[in-house]
Amino acid sequence: MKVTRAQAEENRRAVVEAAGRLFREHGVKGVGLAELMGAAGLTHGGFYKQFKSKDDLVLEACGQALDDGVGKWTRIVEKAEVEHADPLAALVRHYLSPTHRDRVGTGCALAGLGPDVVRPGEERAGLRQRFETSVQAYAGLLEQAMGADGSEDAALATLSTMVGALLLSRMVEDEACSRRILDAAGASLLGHPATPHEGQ
Amino acid sequence: MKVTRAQAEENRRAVVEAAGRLFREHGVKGVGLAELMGAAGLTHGGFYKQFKSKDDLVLEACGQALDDGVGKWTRIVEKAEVEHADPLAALVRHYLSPTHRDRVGTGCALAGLGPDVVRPGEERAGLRQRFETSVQAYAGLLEQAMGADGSEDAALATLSTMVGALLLSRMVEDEACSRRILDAAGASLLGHPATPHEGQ
DNA sequence: ATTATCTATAGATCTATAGATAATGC
DNA sequence: ATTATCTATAGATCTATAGATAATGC
Repeated sequence: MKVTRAQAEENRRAVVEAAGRLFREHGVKGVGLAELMGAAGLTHGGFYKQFKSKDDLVLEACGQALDDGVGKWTRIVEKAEVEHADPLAALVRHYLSPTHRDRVGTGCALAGLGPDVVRPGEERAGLRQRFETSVQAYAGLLEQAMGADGSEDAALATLSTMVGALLLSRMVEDEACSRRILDAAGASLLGHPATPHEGQ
Repeated sequence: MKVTRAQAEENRRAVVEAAGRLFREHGVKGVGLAELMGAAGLTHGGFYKQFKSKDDLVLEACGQALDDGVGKWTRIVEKAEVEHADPLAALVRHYLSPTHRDRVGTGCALAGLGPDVVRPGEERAGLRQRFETSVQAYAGLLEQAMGADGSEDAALATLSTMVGALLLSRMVEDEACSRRILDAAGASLLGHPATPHEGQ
């Protein structure tokens, strides 16, 4: 029943990844350890060889999901800069797309995990600090993407609009209404192009 | 052990109110029926005389909390109009205040319940429809508050910024950072006054 | 007589632990 | 010999139901 050390590491990684996805989809309290381990192809008994507690896994899964998001944004900005396209527009169009809205499990961790995981009053050691670091990283990338128009405050306001629009678009029943929220937020951030692209 | 019909109605109301508060504070899965009934001064056994299921109570508590929020906004706009003040500024200052940020239990239901309660894929009958109605009510009030500058799209974008900023401000550890998010969003919505008030 | 609420409990589920097992890695 | 994973289970908790009780409302 033992497995090579490399395989054990890969198993652990798979659990963290499954947790990041399932926690976003069903909420932390909405997934049990057995389902979590099962999603990584294991049984629940091995859990505590890898993690101190469920909360420990929550912290790790959030960290990974947040880093993935910042990494994605970094690549989008870099690609736009190389192509002499507008990086802000690239970020906003990606973030406010119906695809991103529908893929909660792999989508933005600020929207998909933040509200569920850092509740005022309930202290999960280090979590709020972890989110703060990533909020600043996201805002930093936005500021960079804004170029000459950028400032930390403008970036924080833009990030707020993006996160809020994504969450609201997920709350409503009607697809047209949902789309309208995404488009309205996008238009307000980019000047007005609901169309393909354009320089800033 | 029976109680007057008026008292029974009041008890039911108290349960819905406690649910609205506790669900926002700890998440729907974070509160059990016993705790819920206890917060209304009852024992858990009586629950199913009043509600079909926990999900039934979730729907009712969300509806009540959403209506409370729309009611609050309505009063704020009316008061500002009577006083010839800027209603948009009044809404934004109330919503993006540290007080509102800290009072999750009685604060905006879009931010406090939405992300937890309407998860894509998980269908709780009628809930998403209920949120959609309230999103439109909130946006309608914003549009009205914007006066000549108003449009449905502008209102939806503004609502996105407000909800996103509130949620982000609750995610970070540092008070100064949290305050900065609220202020940056407020400034971007109101022109620039981080100071007392001013016409639009 | 009706019924809102109470106590008690069934049945499911969840986190965490214990001990067995078998393949790795020294 | 070590250890990653497995099966099994303890103990807590949660939703929902059953039956008793006592005050209301006809």
